[in-house]
Formats: sequence, C-alpha cells, structure tokens
Amino acid sequence: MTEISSPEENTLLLHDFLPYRLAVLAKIVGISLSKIYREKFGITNQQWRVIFALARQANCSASHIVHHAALDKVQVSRAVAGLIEKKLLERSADNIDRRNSILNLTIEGWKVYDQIAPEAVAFEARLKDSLDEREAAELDTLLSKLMDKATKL
Amino acid sequence: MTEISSPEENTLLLHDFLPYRLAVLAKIVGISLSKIYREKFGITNQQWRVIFALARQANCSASHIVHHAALDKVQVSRAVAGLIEKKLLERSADNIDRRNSILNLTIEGWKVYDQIAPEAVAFEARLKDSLDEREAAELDTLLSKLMDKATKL
DNA sequence: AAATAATAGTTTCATTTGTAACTATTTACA
DNA sequence: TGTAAATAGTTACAAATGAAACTATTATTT
Repeated sequence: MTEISSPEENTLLLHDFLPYRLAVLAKIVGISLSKIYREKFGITNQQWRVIFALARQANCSASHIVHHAALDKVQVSRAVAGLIEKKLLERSADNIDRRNSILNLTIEGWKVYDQIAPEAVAFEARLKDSLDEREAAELDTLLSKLMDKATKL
Repeated sequence: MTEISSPEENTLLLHDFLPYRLAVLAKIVGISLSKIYREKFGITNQQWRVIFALARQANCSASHIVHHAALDKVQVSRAVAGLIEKKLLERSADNIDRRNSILNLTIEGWKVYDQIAPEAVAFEARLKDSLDEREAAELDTLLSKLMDKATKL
C-alpha cells in the first residue's frame, strides 16, 4: 500500500468533509438510540417518531405527522399500520373530512411513550455530556443554521 | 385536532431532540449532495466514498476502505464490484497475502474523481456559507466531541 | 351539476440494505 | 505438522425503503 497523496495536495479528506461527518455521526447516534426502543419494545425508528408526534399532538391526521416528523406519507402509513397492529395507536374517522384519519395513542401507547421518553431524554443528555452550556447553545445555533441552508441548497 | 400538551409539560419536542435533528440534517444534506454524483455519473453514495478513499490512498485493500469510509465490508464489496463494472476501478492480486485485493482507480476513475471533488468542495462551502470562521471552527470541535461520545455510548 | 383537479392515504413492485452464512487464505498454537 | 481460530472478501436471503400507481374523498372549475 503506497501513500500517493501528500497533505500539500488538495485532495479531499473524507473524514473532514462535513456531509460525511454528519452522515456518520447521525448514523451512529441513530443506531445507539434505536436500540432503546427496538430491543425493549420492538418499535421501529419511524414508529417511534409517530408515537412522539402523537404524544405532542393528539387527534391529528397522518399528514400532520408527515409535516412534523420528517417522514413521507408512505412511511407514516406503514408506521401507523404497525402501531395499530401492536394496539399502541387507534384510528377513527373524521366525519367532517372523511379523507382524514384521526390518530391517537391508546392507553398502551401512552405507557410505551412514558417509558421511552425518559430514556430518550437521558440518551440525549449522555450524548451532550461533554458539552458545557455555552457549547450546547452553540450547537443548537449551528444546527439551525445548517438546516436552514441545507433546505435551500 | 386538539392540543393537549402545553409547553409547561415535560413532553419531548421531537424537533428539538438532538438525535432527530442530526438524522434530518444528515438526510437532507446527503440527498442534496448525492444528486451531484448520482445524476451526473450514476454513482451511489457508497461508490462515491470508495472513490474518495482510493483517491486519498491508492493500492489499498477493501478492508482499508472499510476502516476509512465508514462502510461495512458488504457495502465495500458491492461498491467495488459496481465500480469495476463501470471501469472506474481495478482490482489486482496481493501475492504476499492472497486474501487481500489491491484496489486502484483507473484513469477513468480519476477523471470522475477530478470532476466530482471540486463540486463536493463547493457544495460543502455553500453549506457552511452562513457560518463565519469562528462558527466553522466551533462546529468542527462540537462534531468531534459528539462523535467521540457517540462511539462510547 | 358534471368534469377536473387536488388531497389523504394505501398498496404494489423494484431496489437497497442488513444479517448471516459461506469460501479462501493466513495465523496461532498444541 | 495438523488443527483451530482469525481475517478478507463474496454470496444469499430476508427485511426495509422509495417511487409510482392506485382508491377514496373533497374542492374547484366551467
């Protein structure tokens, strides 16, 4: 194996490349987090997002979740179907606009939420553990700026 | 649709939750970036990473790429097979240890790299556009700290 | 009112991905 | 030396994902 590039050269370093760093970080974080809800509750990442969206906003439609959980309508449809089968969520009809479904967590669904939520918060806290208050605030700002930019690229 | 949670309540806000923010940001950035190499060169994300790893380090084995491109060996194997078929990469035998393959970009492979690399750099620059120098440095630090922590969770 | 477009959500099918099992080769060690 | 363990890489199969077509209902246009 021969090193052919020198630091002087303008070769792109993958591990310094921001999109790569974001992808790797997000993936590792996502995998670690998903263990919490997958192993203990058999819940997928998308189902988890639907549960959290519904915990925040009850009686809402699938398309409301689409806009608040960064999932597309197919993903929401599948996640909802899975959660209904697990009896964590129930669907009722909207008689005002019968295209809509009205979604709500069941008692069981709330129990699951009440167990996962604190663990998710604790997980986030561990992740941010090495950041002081200023850094945490800075991180928020930077992620917001990047998100803003990324949606306009 | 009824708002049942109030800000006073300790409900987890999905859009403030760091793992969620990282996942959404990484996904949007990844999709935007992938258009550059997918639409113009028909290259997948994994193939792109293999090309960049090989541009940095010639004559290396697949497992070297595994460790430097955050891909698992199956992903590398498939990406390499695809790149060989496209004639962007060639594989030769390592007579010292015949388990290893020795991988190198072809002339065509280098041409593709030479076209994608500047676009990738420009993309990253656009993404960081709204950050000043201090913020960009801070971002580096924060991502490193988070990455460090995430690998130890 | 009838035809057309738009919206909500589901289903289908092809592609991608992840896990595990597999082959081939080399290393460790009894 | 011979046997077991480790390493490099591929293949096969199952599960997850994405894009497009589809059903049902409501809104808009003429």
